[in-house]
Amino acid sequence: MPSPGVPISYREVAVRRVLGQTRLVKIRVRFAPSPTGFLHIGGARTALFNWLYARHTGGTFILRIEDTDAARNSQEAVNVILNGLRWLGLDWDEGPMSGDPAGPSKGDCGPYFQSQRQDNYRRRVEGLLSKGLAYEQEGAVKFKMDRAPIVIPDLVVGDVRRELTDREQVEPDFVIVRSDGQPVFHLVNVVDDLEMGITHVIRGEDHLSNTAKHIALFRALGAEPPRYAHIPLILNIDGTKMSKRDKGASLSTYMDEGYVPAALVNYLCLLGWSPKNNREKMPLAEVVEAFDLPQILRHNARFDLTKLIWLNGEYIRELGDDRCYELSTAALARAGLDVGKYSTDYVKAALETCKGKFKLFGELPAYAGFYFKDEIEFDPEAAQKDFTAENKPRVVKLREALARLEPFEADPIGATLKAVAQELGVKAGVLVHPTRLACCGNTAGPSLYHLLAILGKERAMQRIDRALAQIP
RNA sequence: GACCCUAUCGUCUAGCGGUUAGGACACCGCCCUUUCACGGCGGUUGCACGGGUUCGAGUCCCGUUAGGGUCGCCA
Repeated sequence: MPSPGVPISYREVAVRRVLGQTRLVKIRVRFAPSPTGFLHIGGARTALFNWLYARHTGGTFILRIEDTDAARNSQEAVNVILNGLRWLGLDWDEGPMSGDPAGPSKGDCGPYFQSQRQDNYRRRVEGLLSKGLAYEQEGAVKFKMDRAPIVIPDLVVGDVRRELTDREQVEPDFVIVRSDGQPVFHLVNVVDDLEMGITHVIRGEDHLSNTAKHIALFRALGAEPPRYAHIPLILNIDGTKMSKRDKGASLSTYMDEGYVPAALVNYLCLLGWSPKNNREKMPLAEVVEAFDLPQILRHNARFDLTKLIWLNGEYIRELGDDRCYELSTAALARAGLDVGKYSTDYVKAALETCKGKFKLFGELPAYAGFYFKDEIEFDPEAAQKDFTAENKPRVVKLREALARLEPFEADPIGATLKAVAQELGVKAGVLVHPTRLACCGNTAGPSLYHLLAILGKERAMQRIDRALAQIP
């Protein structure tokens, strides 16, 4: 028994639930992406909801790769999925351990690549054929679909009575094996869910209409369909659907732009689900505890990058020093700033002055880049405003005072600046602005006193002199 | 074209017949302050429309409109 205050694992939380609820069937859910070369943000949320439900119930989260379309499959494409899920922290209990379809996997219901399950599909199709529930036509195999409406009992949407569309009335049966021998999605999806013992199918609402076909297939296979939960889709901020081309549609965008995984996960939790207690930023363990299917919203949600960025800032503020250092230097390196030239102590001290000041690691190069450049550029607009003839003698006076200062540390620097300002009969800001611009190149930045100290007297003087030289 | 889902501030949402319609992001003020950010205080903004049901409707029913999804030898 862990002592109070010591975090317990999700698994423990889940086990406790099960013991408390005496569940007879262990819940099994799956995320079944197709390796297309990128992981859609909506897919990431589907994976998250499945994972949450598994962890909440003490069930099993399965990863299955739907690589039936050999033409656009590759190990790299599978790795995009695996790495994306790992980055999000969504660990799977069963599924592949690498992008290699023939490689090792964990779990007793493998293979977890559809390309490795051809025999299973063939057997099932033969069964349907022999029972007269499917038939051959022009080399393809078609399934005899029910003509009557099918009721889909959905945990999120409620009972949905699905009638045939006009086209389906003309031809209700659909292909389950192509004439080239390849089984199609509806068939493989159902067979795998059946053979892997999936109890709950949690997937995007775009599959709701297709579910009638899946239910019919399950029945034809002599099995009870799983429980369904169709979750609403994620739309662009303008309400249009998110296509592959929309920026922000791919998980890799967030991985590359310096988001904190936990922040994105937190944000995703809040799209289409609500803890209903006005909580926004919440630890994953709390979400796991509260998450359940019936509370999932029924309407689509728009992806609000602004709010994600806010949340990301909240998470950055709480990041440990090491992790912060790691993400910071990675962001600086991406921007082409060579941090390696500087001592670790210097970099750490520099980054310390930026802590809590930005919401995205992508902002860091612009915010703190001046620490890692030999020569900086001055913001032209700010230079116009602050590098004035009137300010020149003031800055000169400050420069002289700072040049004499020893030790060159934040507190005495601040005291010196204030003293000079008082002597000149101006507010501190009058000196701060041009000096900041001279040393950072920007009007915004870390505490001037601290950044001067970190830059060191010599470099600070150089920068001030260079700025002074620009003033007429 | 047919079928299905959906509809509360700009956005994410709370609300499950009686509320001054609450919170968060964003936005606008003020305070704090060496800039920015944070923080604090305050503010603007919403029940798509039309019919019902009811003493009473954001909440229930129907319709309209709008948005999204599906109807493939794609997944």
